[in-house]
Amino acid sequence: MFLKRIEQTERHLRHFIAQYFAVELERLTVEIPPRIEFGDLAFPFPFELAKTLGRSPRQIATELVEKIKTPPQVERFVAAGAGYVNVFFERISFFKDLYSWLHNPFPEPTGEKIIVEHTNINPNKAAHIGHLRNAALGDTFVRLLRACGRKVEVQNYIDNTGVQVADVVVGFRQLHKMSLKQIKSIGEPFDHYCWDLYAQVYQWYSQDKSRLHYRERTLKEIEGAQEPTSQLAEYISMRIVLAHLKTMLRIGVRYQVLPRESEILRLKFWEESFQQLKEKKAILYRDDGPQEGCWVMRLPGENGDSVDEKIIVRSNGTVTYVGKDIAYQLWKFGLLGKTFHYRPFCRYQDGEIVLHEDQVPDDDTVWLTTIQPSPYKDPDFGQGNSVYNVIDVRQSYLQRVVVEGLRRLGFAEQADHSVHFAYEMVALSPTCCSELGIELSEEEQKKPYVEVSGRKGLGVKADDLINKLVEKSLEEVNARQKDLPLEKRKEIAHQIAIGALRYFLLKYTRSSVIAFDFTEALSFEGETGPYLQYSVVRANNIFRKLEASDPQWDISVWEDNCERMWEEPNSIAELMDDNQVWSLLLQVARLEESIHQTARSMEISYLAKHAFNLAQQFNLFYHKYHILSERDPIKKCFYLTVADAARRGLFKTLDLLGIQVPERM
RNA sequence: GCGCCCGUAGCUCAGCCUGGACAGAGCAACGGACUUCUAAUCCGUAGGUCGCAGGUUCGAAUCCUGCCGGGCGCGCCA
Repeated sequence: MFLKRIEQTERHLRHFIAQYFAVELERLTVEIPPRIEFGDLAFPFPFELAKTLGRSPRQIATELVEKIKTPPQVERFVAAGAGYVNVFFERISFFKDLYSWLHNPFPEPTGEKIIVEHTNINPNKAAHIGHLRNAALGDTFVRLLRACGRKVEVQNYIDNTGVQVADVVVGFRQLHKMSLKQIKSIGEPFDHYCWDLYAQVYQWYSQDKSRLHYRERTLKEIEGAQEPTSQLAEYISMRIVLAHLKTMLRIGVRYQVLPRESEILRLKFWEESFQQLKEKKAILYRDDGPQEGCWVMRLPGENGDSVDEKIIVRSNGTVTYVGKDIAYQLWKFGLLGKTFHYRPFCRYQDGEIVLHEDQVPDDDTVWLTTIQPSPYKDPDFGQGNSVYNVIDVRQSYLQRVVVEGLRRLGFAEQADHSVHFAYEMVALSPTCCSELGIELSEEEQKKPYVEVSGRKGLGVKADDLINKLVEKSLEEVNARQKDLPLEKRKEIAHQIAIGALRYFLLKYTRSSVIAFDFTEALSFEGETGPYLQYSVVRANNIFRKLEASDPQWDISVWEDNCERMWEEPNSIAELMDDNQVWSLLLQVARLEESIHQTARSMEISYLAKHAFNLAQQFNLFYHKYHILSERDPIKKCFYLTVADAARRGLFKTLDLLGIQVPERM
């Protein structure tokens, strides 16, 4: 409703400019004036016209404002500043439209399928804060696309045959001398156990490089599906995958399908795409030179002149990671001519994850790729129209190679629809390192932050951070909500913890490195998730207490009054003149634009900022107007409706960010 | 060496894509507001050569060039 108004107004102005000044403008820049008194929209086009018309911007603006007719949605145009044309909307019809817009759900998903791949954690150790950022960004992006009416498929790629898994297998066998049976008896959290083990193995390798032959052999056995190594690797990796899914569910992140490296290998996806790459001459065989015996892809350098040669197949015949990624990307678009079979792996049930037993698969099922058909009908995963890969910015070069591969195969359209959703890493601040008891080398101490390293066991585990947050918020809840039963308080504490975490992970722009700091992540005041949640809780409290404060008033009385209010707009005309109320309503209305802008730019922080601004506006309103003690029924009804609009807008925004609203705070 | 990103208040960051009205938040500091729809809140004070230097423009934090400082990436590792 807001976007439509902007569009209508812009078209109206453009039309007039064309007729009156005889200048055709492609489109007009629209801005938000710095102060509410200046108007609701600002158009700076008179500055542009000044040169063509040879007159001052102010003159142009003044004359236009005098001559132009106001369309129904506009109350008035004014000439402002040094030459802006500003718009004041017709407030009452705006409010009414906004209010009914807020009651409509987002459109049902239709159209072409979008694939979003995120999380992609190596299944050999516990998830850390960097993985949380990936999942939170990916998941929020998915929610956003769905709100825009797009059909989305969420994939979480599992590299279960890589060296990282092999290393943990080596650890269990060579370091801990454990059998599969013994490993199975290890209690939870298993992924945390492997976190330490992985770091130990790495340490163990570095003490004696010859030990690396264990890795080589194990890796080959896993890739070749050789028992018993393969079985051991399968057990370890899938148990860790399940742990990851549990961790991610804690922050409200869900997946639909887990494509695995092992199936890509065994179903010979790479061989298929290798054929295609050779046929289309996308890759070249090197007869001599330093890359003798390799298949390489020639890539134009950034500026066209220098040429990169990326090795796709090594001289020993093995394929690189990028090669396999090209095959996987082809599959996502349905271009491979091959596909997986699937079986139900687990399902989301009552806020938990349970392994799939005999339930009938449904929307809550997470599917796993298999070689053989399962008793269940294969879902039609893949075949997307566009693909978003949520991967940190350090993989930009490799992502570029993958896309270039598609292009060389003649799939220009799909290459254009392959989007790298890049974001910066989460690193550890120096303070954080000392809090974790990590000793830094002299070189590291000089740096502004330290990179997380799974190999060194250097990092903050996702579960540990979540636990800390839950613990802290439970303390806060206990202090405020003594009368609630413990179960309820725990539920609220969990919601607050996740609200704090998700907002913390989403409020930074993608290009900003998060130097992780416990103090900041654990903060519940100021620009944080709990601040947003608290704003909605306050609004909800008004409605919860409505009846108690005045026996003459309850929800239905308000609703009746509300209908009458819309029928007699004059009754609230004066109240609508209040700029404080108006700017709150405008901010609510901007949600539509924020969603668009956020989806277009893939900049989730933009939506986070919107939510914060809205909450701030609401808190201002909350302090200024005491609704329940309001004696005038018209005013009371009006302010209730404003508060209702604000909480609905905020609720929608928080839902998109994956932040729940607790019952009490 | 080449490529990408960053440099804005004591700290953490928005704003830059799409140039425009006195450069904004949060935290920290200081002062104030709880018999009130819960103070996880609100109000106020203080704090800025927007890394530096040029250029383009009526107008530059924003666009262009150069420089300085920091990060990341460029493996027959994944």
